[in-house]
Amino acid sequence: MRGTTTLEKSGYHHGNLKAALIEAADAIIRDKGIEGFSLRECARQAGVSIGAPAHHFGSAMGLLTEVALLGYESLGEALNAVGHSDDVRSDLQRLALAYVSFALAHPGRFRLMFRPDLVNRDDPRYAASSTAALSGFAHAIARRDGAASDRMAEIFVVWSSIHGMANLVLDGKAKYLFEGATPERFVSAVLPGLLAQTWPFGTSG
Amino acid sequence: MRGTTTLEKSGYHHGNLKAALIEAADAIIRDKGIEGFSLRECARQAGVSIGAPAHHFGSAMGLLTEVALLGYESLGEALNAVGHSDDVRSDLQRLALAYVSFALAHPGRFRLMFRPDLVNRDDPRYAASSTAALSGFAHAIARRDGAASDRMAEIFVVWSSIHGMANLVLDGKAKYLFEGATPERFVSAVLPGLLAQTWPFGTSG
DNA sequence: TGTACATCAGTGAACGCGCGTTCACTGATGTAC
DNA sequence: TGTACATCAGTGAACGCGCGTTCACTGATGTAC
Repeated sequence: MRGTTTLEKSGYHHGNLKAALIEAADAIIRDKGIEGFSLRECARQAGVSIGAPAHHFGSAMGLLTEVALLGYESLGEALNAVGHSDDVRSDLQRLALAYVSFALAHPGRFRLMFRPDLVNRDDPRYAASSTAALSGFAHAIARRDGAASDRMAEIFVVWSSIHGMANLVLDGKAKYLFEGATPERFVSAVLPGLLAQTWPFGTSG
Repeated sequence: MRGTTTLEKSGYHHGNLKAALIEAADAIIRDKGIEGFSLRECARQAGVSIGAPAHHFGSAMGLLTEVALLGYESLGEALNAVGHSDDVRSDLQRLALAYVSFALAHPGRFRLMFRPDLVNRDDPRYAASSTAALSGFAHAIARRDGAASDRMAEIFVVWSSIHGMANLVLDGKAKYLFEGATPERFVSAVLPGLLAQTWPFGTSG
């Protein structure tokens, strides 16, 4: 009864351990990176014994898979929140800003989402949630005037440019180009102007 | 005297252990990924005792730093080999192809180059070699007609789109868009046409 | 309302593993004279 | 050309660490009657 949230344990039985462990894993990879993740550390943060997680996830990969699904869902929400207007180019720019903002705000989730070696790819929810997350983005590209005949190629190149920006900033490579740009400053001060100036490219020529 | 190459040890003293350990580490991260790397495994592959690497590199990070430097040097060579013509757009497309080809041919090196947490960033050679590797690429962008007023922004966005393509293919995300495209098929059959069609964007508009 | 019992959820100790690093050592090499 | 000695390079055993997973157990919960 005392204390924080649903994470509180009420005695011998936790009551909500599965959700608490997912939340702990999410926090760990946010704060210490994927390298800092371990089942034991999750158990410690949730305040349970080291054997408890196995009852809910079977293995470490099972828990990481849940975090990756959480990541795709939250990215999908962030992209859906952008909505769309009559100006497709503006819509795409706002989608790009949302995508990069998500990556820099949730670096652990974002990196895990692109580490298929760490999750259970046979889980049918995995392909489903990653596809769903990017569907609004793909639709925005499809709505563009003058779309290339090879729509897949255009989706890929536009997605790549957004994805590359996120990765270069996350991995500290943008600082060579934008002096002293922290992730926060990059998203708030550098990226909007950059997108308005140069992005996305036209394919009609 | 018998056997392979310079890696052969001639008795108690190896003769060329430092180079042999770098080569072993490079092979390990190529075959098993960065997760498969350990000092002990490198020592095993080089045929020396587990304590030997410490004499040459001090720590695991020291050895990984050498591999990252090797990676930047080889990427720089691949990009310099492209050369340049009168057609800047064509030059950029060939640079992009070389960049992605490098990433898919040397996935271990490429990933390590963008994992600054694993290397000694205080080593002055690190910033120098990564900057040098991309200088030819930056020059090609600078030579473009109609370059944007903010040259840094343009370098960043063009680089991002190449870098994003490489990462999406490496991480298995391109298969959603290009059915059955292995890395080899992607580079040989998909990417050249894709670049000619849609890349890079113009900034004059 | 109460009791017996099945099921569930978490415990805690133990297992074996591979790891980075240390260190006294020893074999090989090179140099001074 | 030969000898003494310093330096270098690699050995191998040991250290302590954190990890994933297993398993017999026990405390709590829920259900049937």
